[in-house]
Amino acid sequence: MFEHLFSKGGLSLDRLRGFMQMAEAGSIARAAPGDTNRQSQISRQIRELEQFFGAELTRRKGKTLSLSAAGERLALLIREQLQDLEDFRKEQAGLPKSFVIGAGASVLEWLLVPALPAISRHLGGATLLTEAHRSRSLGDAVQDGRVDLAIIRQNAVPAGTNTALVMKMRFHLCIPRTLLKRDTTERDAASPALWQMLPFAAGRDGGQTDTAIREAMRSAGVDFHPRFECGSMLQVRQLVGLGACAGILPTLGIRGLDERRVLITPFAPLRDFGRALVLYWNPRQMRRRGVETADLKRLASLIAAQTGPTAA
Amino acid sequence: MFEHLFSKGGLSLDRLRGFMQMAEAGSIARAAPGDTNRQSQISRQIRELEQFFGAELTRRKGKTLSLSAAGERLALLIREQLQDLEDFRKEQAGLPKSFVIGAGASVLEWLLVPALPAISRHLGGATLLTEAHRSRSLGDAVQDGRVDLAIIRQNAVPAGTNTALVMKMRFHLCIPRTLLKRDTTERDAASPALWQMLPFAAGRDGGQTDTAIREAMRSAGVDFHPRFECGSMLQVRQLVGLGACAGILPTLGIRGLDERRVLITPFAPLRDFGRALVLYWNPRQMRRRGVETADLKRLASLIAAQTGPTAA
DNA sequence: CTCAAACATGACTGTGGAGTCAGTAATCCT
DNA sequence: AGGATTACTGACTCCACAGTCATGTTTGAG
Repeated sequence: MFEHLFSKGGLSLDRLRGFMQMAEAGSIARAAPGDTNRQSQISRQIRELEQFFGAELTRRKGKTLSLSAAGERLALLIREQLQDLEDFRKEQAGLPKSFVIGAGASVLEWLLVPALPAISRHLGGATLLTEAHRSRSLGDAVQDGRVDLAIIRQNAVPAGTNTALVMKMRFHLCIPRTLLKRDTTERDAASPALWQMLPFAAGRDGGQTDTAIREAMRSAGVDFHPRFECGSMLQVRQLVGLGACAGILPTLGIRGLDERRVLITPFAPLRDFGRALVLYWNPRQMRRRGVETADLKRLASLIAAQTGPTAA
Repeated sequence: MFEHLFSKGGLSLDRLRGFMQMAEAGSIARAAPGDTNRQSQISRQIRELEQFFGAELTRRKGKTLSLSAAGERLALLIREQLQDLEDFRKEQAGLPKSFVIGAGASVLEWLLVPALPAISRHLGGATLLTEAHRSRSLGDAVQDGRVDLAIIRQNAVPAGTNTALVMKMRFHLCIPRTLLKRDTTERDAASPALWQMLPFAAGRDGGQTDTAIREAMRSAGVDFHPRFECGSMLQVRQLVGLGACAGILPTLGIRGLDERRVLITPFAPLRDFGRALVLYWNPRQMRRRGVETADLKRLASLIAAQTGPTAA
């Protein structure tokens, strides 16, 4: 059995790994930045694999390589196989498995990080690696197993059974009271005219949330020029907390803000933008790695539960 | 990622294969009969893997080796991985996948072989390898993926969703009319006293069916001494067909017998021994190899359908 | 057109590990 | 006790392949 895999040379774990690294990095150069030796080696390993299988695994697409359909399948396969071997190794060495958990930057910091200890406990003391990604690429990463779990907007993943609701998110207008007249009410704060006058902090990451906020402001008739344009919502939250400016924050981001010092009201223009965050996973992957669907459902509610007690 | 698998030596496809071969053969010597070089090599490869993983994969059990729990898991893993690589290779080479189909010797010849062309067509032109096994070991072989599909007595496999009924089997007493008086009726033929007088052919394989027949004869008060003791039911069937002697044949075995020349009646003592044959598969394995449950259900009815037209 | 980036290729070296052989140790059978 | 079977070990040889370096080819950007 399997004589054909061994009768002729050209197949080896090293080569498979080389190909996988290229597949994940998207190009040879990015698979081994700054190491031209390794690059030339990977180039050769890919060629040897292609000879072995008698099939094109890559295609030149412009200056870099891209994977053929067969290449995609093989890369997926290799990742699974190495993953399984690594899990076996860790188990035998008495080490915990490790899982890669991804989320957007702010969800990562506000929701995921506080929940990490509980998650690890729930996964049998697993080692956890966090990764910040955009929703789109996060979905892909879960699809092909580069990321094990993701907390992601529900509408960014295909509908299916491999998700579990974590929480619903809405957006809130947060204005430090020092920026307002003494007796401003919530009703007053809902006025675009007021918003026009206030110094704002906003994100500058070009993400879907950021874009939506700017769009909402424009459609509310506000010529929106934030005083601070921050790389992440975390910094926005910080500036609001300092009383330096107003900001639009998601539900997660308002925890820990002192309601006596900051006026917090629902941000009407984005009322319908409020979205569900779900835990998203790859069913094949999870089954292979010994995590049941029930575990994941429980994990989701466990993460949701973490939103309560933990300080921001 | 996966640095630990490559940073230290000791892991290679060759070694994994060596270990797997030993695992499947049950001992090093049987993994490479007559090739002491290969034997010594496998012995070393196993040791190197054990060093790599820092764990016992085997235990000496008497004169031979047996697998530890970890070893069992690893062997399973390796088989899956090599299988996947082999499937990928074949796909790329434009070759059909190959499936291993097992059954008892007589089921194999009478039911499976005639159905092979249809099975292959239904599996997308797959190459098929047949293997004759005892029920017990057949179940194990399916469990750990050495055999892809099996046709096997229902009561020999754990109840579950991974089976599909093929047919019910009963036993028939078959007596060439040349051995009977002119006007013998079916009722007459049901008499143990008659059986005692007839020359019989029976199996000698010690299988469950063979044993049951002999037991049934004894409990019917017949001192059963078959004139011919054959290695397989196929030979029994042949002798009956020649008119040389009587025999007890399963439903499958009476096809093609000429009712004008052979008296065929249900064999009463084994009325309750009649058993269902099911198609049995390993769900993980089939899913991985791209065969859906629905395909398998259809395959089962397709095999059942084959019992009709084909000549024995 | 030039330059740099990304990949490919040819020509080497060194080494890990497959392959071979001979001998030893443990266990079973009779 | 003696022989047969099975596994382990040491001491090699030889080669495939990882690793290195220099150079060639294609492609996109300025």
